[in-house]
Amino acid sequence: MSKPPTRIQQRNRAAILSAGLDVFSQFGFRGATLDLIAETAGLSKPNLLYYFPSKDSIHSALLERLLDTWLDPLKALDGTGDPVKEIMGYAQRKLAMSRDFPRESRLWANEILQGAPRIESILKNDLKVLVDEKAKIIKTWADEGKIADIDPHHLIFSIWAFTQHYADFDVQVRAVLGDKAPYDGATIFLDTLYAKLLRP
Amino acid sequence: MSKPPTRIQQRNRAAILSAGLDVFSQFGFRGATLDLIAETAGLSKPNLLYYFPSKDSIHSALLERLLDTWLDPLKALDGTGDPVKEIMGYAQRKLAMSRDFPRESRLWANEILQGAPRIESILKNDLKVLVDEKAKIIKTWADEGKIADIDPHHLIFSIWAFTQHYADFDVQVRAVLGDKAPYDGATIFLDTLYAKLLRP
DNA sequence: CGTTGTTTTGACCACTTGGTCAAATGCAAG
DNA sequence: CTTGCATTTGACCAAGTGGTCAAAACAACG
Repeated sequence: MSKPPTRIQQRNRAAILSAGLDVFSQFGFRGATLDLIAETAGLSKPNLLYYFPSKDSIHSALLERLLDTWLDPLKALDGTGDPVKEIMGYAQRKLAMSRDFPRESRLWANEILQGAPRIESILKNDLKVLVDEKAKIIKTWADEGKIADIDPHHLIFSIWAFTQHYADFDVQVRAVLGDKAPYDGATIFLDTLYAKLLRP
Repeated sequence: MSKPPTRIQQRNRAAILSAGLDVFSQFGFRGATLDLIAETAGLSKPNLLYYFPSKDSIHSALLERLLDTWLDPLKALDGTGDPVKEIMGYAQRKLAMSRDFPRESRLWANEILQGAPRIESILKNDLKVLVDEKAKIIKTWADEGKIADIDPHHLIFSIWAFTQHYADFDVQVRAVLGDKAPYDGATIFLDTLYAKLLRP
């Protein structure tokens, strides 16, 4: 039986994961260093390694924790609900996630950009199965004439692409927009875009 | 007067830039190593440093070369042309660039993801000016009722996001699609998406 | 207080990293 | 062939890297 974590353990583990998220999401796995993570977490390097046995283990812990959060919005897409409402709801939920969890979005982006060596199997299994399942639902809606006749996979890609863009390319978006806040305009645009696209 | 480059110089410089593109686009600046670039280019490390004085200089050369290529499609958007045709043409050109130059797209993505420390000024000047200029054209078209009334900046973001997604998230796209080729479906989808969006 | 387990650290290690340099090699023109 | 320049390389270096370890500091509890 493993003992319950002490308050110190909880605090330090959380600090390390948050620091790891900062660093990995900015520099990718290879560009991240334990020294930088330790410094960001406010710990010495050996102390950090007291809580996580290796660089990999921090990264894995982050990816694992991310996975549920990341696939949840799509899982919630309900085949028995109103088609347009369901898809628009999904898109808006994803946009909200970019706004509220930009570091997580960038962690994911870095992983994929670098060829996803650590999550390839998850992509080809869990993710593919989930997407195929939801794509099937969307296809049914299209066949029944409840939404426009569009390719469900590319519809999902377009939602991912547009929503994650605001987190992953944050610097660029803000450089172009200047002072204007990105997410208000993005929300409205997203609504218009998919309302028009989905109308049969 | 600097002498013209010999054939060997041309060949080796090109090999280094191509190798650098491979490595930087996959691992980002910090994750890339001179050893790996040298090996990819088929040169020894000191030999590589004979042609480029530092890691930074390779990276800079790549970014500089990329910039023109990258902004060209948007520059070509013509205010005197047919609004829908111009915008759809731009989107299709960008998609083609993702297909034909995925490494360049990922180099850019990595740079932005990592906070764009090396091109911040370019984003805030060249890019912003160019985007603002084209956004103004699009706004005029919208005001004249030639296209739907949408936010031009977010329209441009959506084009960037969707088209670059296929290069930057290539692994994920292929994992989900399985055997199916991404770009055929993407082209059709892109067409439908913006045809519907732009219709006033 | 002392004892016991947890947490923290300084010193250290082997390996990698960006980069240097003098010497060796290749090669073209006289 | 030889002179002179372009090219290539092996050996090397200081700094940074992921990771170890024994000992010290701390905390909890009787």
